[in-house]
Amino acid sequence: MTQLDLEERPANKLGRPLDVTRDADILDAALDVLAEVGYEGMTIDMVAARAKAGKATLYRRWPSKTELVIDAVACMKNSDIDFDRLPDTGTLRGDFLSMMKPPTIRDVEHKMRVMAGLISLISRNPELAEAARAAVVAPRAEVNRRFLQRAIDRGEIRADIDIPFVANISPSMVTYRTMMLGRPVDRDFLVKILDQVVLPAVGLGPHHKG
Amino acid sequence: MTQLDLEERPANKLGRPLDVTRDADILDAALDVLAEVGYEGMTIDMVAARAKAGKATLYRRWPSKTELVIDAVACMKNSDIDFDRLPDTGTLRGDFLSMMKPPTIRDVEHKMRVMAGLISLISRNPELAEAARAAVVAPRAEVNRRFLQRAIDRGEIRADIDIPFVANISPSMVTYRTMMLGRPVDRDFLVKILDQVVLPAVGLGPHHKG
DNA sequence: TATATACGGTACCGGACAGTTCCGGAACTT
DNA sequence: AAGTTCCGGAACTGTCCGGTACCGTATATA
Repeated sequence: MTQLDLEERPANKLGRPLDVTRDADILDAALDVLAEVGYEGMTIDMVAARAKAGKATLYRRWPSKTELVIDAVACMKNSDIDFDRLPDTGTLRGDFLSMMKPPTIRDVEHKMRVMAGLISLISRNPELAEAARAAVVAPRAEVNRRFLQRAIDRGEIRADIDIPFVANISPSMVTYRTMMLGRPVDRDFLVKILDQVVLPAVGLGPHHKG
Repeated sequence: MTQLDLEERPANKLGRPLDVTRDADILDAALDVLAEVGYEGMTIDMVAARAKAGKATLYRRWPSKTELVIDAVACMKNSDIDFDRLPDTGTLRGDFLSMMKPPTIRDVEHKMRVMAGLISLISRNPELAEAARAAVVAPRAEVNRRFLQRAIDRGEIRADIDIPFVANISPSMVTYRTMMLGRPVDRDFLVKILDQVVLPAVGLGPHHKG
């Protein structure tokens, strides 16, 4: 049950056609509610009201609350990062720093809030867990992996670095700070992770900052 | 509403007294259910059934589901660590390794499962959030802080290390691996965090393993 | 115009569950 | 023995909410 299904819907000639523009409104409303009250606190009526839609309009598109949420989470995947045009500053530190602009940080914070609303489900609904991982976790780790691979290719760091492992350091600390400590993630914190944890882990001490 | 209240309860002379031994059974049952199905999935009937108790027995002790859960979470605080008898191996690495015995790892896994069942509430119920933090997060970070302070005192690592920051590295990565990636935490992973992340972050490279 | 389906909105249904009440029996005080 | 409060268990109540049905209206085809 993805957006593909909406396009695959047979174009019945008769009657008023589905207003495709409502889909995005509903999905956005679902994400908002999800971020505010979590999956269990979210009701279909809340989503419908926020999207100024009728419940029937929602159920005409998604068969259940769960499917709606899976779709909503999946659709926030590519809001921010363009993998084909990642900045290339020439140093690992510069690459990482380029991903710490305010809009990116805001995007991270929003996704973290949605994620917090889903966590209790993740261990109990594998399909939703996968959608959430693909949308929130995977893209950031993927960016980190590419930066690390480039650093290896140019000889900046050792080639035997465990890329997936190191790529998860920063997401781990950001997630923990947000969900467990309930403290905000600002640029200073991200830079601190970079300089005091990630770079030392790949053998670039404080003096290699370049 | 803590266990103190149970002791403070006026010892009415009349009638059958409260069977204090039921409290622990009920709290343990609550933690089990919490770890299995999460807060929203947990019902009072489940807890009562697991503890072989009647619902009335639960409501005679706690005024609501939320209070019961807060108490249950708070009561798992001191299950494992004795802060007055922390091992002292003489090296930072040895100290950390001493906390990676199988029983300790199992304790961590159990607490993580409970925590996962609570996460969606943490941003919405500050009292519960604090109980959860005090029971799950704080003890481990506190151990790490003491080990780091000792390492500073004996001159093993630099004195300007940000102890609270570094103490959160390992909890962060363990939490992330459990909740986001849904993968198990074994000793190898913990050692990897220690050798490839924490020790480099305090200036002890792979060759200082001692 | 006639037909068909979507729209926002509302009313309703049925199940799940927090919390209450009562039962017959047990444990304690006086 | 009488009175009181506990016990496990079960029945009950009130509410919430996912999901369905239907309304009058809007927008499409033929």
